[in-house]
Amino acid sequence: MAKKAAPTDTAVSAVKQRGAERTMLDILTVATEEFANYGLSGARVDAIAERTRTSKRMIYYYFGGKDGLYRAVLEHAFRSIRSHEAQTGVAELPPLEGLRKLVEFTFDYEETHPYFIRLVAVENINYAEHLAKLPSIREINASAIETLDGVLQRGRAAGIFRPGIAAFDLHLLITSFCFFRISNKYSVNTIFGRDIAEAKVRNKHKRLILETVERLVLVRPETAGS
Amino acid sequence: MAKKAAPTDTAVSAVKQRGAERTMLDILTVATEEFANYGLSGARVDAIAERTRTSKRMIYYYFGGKDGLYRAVLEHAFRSIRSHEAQTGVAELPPLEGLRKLVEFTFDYEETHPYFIRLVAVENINYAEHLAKLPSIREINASAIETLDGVLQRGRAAGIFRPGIAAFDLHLLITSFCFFRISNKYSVNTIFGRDIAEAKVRNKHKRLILETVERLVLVRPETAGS
Amino acid sequence: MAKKAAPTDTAVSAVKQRGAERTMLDILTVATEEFANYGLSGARVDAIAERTRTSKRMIYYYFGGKDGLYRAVLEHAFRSIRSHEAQTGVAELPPLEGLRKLVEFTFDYEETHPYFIRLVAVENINYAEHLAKLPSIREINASAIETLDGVLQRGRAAGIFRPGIAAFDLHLLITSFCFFRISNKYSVNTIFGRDIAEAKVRNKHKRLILETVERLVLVRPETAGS
Amino acid sequence: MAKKAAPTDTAVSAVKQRGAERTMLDILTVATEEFANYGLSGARVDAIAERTRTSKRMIYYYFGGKDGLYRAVLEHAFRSIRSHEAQTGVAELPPLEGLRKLVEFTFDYEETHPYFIRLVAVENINYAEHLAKLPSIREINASAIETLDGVLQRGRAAGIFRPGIAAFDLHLLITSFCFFRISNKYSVNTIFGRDIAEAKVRNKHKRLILETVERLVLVRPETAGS
DNA sequence: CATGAATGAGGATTCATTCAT
DNA sequence: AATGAATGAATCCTCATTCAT
Repeated sequence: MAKKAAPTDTAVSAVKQRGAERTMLDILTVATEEFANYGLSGARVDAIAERTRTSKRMIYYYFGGKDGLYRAVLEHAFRSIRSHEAQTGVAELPPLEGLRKLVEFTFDYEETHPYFIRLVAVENINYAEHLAKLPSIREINASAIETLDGVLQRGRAAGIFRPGIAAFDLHLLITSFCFFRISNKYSVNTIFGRDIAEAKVRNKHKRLILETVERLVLVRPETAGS
Repeated sequence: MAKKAAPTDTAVSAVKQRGAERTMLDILTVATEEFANYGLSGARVDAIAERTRTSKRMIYYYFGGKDGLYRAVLEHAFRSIRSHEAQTGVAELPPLEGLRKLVEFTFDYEETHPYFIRLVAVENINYAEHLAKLPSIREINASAIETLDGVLQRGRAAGIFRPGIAAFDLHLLITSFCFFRISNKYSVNTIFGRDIAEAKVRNKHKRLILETVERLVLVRPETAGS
Repeated sequence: MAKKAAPTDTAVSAVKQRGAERTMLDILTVATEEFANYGLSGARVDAIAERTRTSKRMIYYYFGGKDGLYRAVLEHAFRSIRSHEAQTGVAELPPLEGLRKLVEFTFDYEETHPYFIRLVAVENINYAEHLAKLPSIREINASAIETLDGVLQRGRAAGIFRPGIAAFDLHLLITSFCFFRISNKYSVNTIFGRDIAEAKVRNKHKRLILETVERLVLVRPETAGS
Repeated sequence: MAKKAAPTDTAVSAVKQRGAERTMLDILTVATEEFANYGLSGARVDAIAERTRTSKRMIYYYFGGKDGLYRAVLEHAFRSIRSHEAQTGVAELPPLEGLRKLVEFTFDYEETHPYFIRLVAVENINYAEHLAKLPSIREINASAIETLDGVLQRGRAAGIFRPGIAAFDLHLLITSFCFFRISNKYSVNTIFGRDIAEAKVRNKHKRLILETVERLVLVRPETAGS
């Protein structure tokens, strides 16, 4: 019966699904901002709903509640950074260039995605309890260390990188500087009366982290320009 | 200290004042934990009051409200770190030793004062709005950069430190690593399936930041031991 | 059975109707449990729909809404008990045997149909407003009193039953004990620290209600065995 | 200090406490009606608050929430029936008079306290989960069986009551009839087209349960008048 | 006959704060 | 210096029901 209805049905449900996806993405986008701005406890479901083209009810329909929405936001954010990272083509570059590219990507991404920074900071205030409930989170992020590890191995094989520097630790060193510059810019600016956000300072800091990493990793740091 | 407070009334009020100070410190201690644990919006005035030996009303009596209490907590925390920092005697040490001492102090303090870390992270989620309302906050923290700057100047004068490295930027590099290790340990552990808190990892990271700084600052890094 | 339903359209609609009946019964079964478990206000349309092979929309399609479904459940339940009752063959038994059979049927039915008990309890919490809206409800239940009345009349005519005991009142006495044992077992067990549901207790209670009724109804109770 | 303030303080706090008690009792009274009328899930916190001289907030202040209030209502209701029961002076009466008194008390109490009946019915719909969380509930109700047991023992000792009838079972028989008449009056009236609530019916039923109990318990039922 | 998407209205609960003494 | 009682204003969440296809 109604065999010809099949294509129609599929088409229809595809449209609906697309509508649903649009709705979900809409909510997700707004929620990302709200959670980044106010934290988990500080964000207001009402406020999120108001800025959406749908109603508050839909948040519960699609995400089950405030926490569910927050987790979706987190997962989305991490998928996004790793996806961008994967597009840098680091694996195809010569070791030093690859390393520099990776540092620059990290620096630039954190600089241009303050929402991501704030979400991660917020999540750490929450002891990463919600990240821990995302089953796929480790898989999503595995590439970050793997990519850097690949670069380091190739550099060591080429005799230009020093041995004894683990990818994980170097990742931490790079990320901590790039992240902290943004995550703590308000307190740093206030406490020391500076302005980290200035373009001049930003460029200087980018050179600083590049130089720092090179001096740490290269066998002959003098040969490298920054 | 209220020694020899003459008339009874005064004595009484001195006693009262001492009681008041104790009460305030009691509240402050509890509040520090609560704000550090749950953030500004997540902390509950009721919860703070319950863990105190006095009543909720006293929080309003002494601190004017939740925000006032939060600011008192912040100020207290910053006074504390700078006070400890001043006791390291960095200024009296030879440049390299002083630099190493400073790095180690930062690393250790952040490691042993997670509440401080969390308060700063919380405050940055709040755009440091409350820090900005503490008139003395810049004065309190000025010594941090000054001390490091003194060390760097002496090192350069002695010809063992490279020129062109600003105290503020180096402070950022050092602090970012030490701070991030603690502030983001939950997300890092969860995402990468590691445990940053392990003693072995901690020691390795301490050596890493020391080596990183030396390689960046020293004219001849090879000569330095790590 | 729709054997040889001539044109395709009719056959199809027959099939559909059969599907419809199955769907309705499916919904009815699930709904009975939900209303019995949680009451009218406590039952959730979503929960019912989820446990069904169809969607929530069908509940509205077939039963008009939550209340309509609830009424259908009620009617179904009452039809069922009277239908079983009619199959006891009480009318064909000698008076005392018939009376005992009726008591035992009531005891056993309430024991084995806790859903029925709970539905009736739920409906009384609702002031039986929904039962009142079922036009056929009196007709469905008329047989209950009639059957007992027939037994009593025959017993009195035979000179073994005492006069002055109305069928309705005796029905109440029997039902109240059998019903209460089940309907109130949770509170009774909790309050007195007993367990009414135990097989031993159940048998004792069955003998108790039988003996109670005989002693009340029989001219010479001593002659009756229990 | 302020020793003379003591009486004042006490007086003041007594007034406050009295005010608090008044508030609590006010809430409790209104809540009893609402829960009895609509059940646990059907009752509305807003509706309760509106009928109170205080605000909804006070319900949470004193009872912690809807469930807490419901439990307080339950406990209050059971304390009340046992307290009334204890005042019947059954223990001082000759066995048969005591037994009759107990039956009459049960019949009358259930008749005049439909709220109690409905609360118990509601609680059984909830599987007595809330009663189970009242630590004192068994102690509160212990007297009910004890009193009846005392009467039965004295009657057997006097040779006028038959042996083999347990207090708990007889309690069940008595209570079930008295309770069911009220708890199920709506469904019974609707289904059979009667009116149980009529005074004439009520009196007849009171005589019925008295006669039933006497015929069950007495060695020589004929000697007893009803 | 069937269904995924959508929703307005309501419902329970929490919070920082103030009042009366 | 201290406090138990009280509260208005949010805030999160749920429910039965309908729409569009």
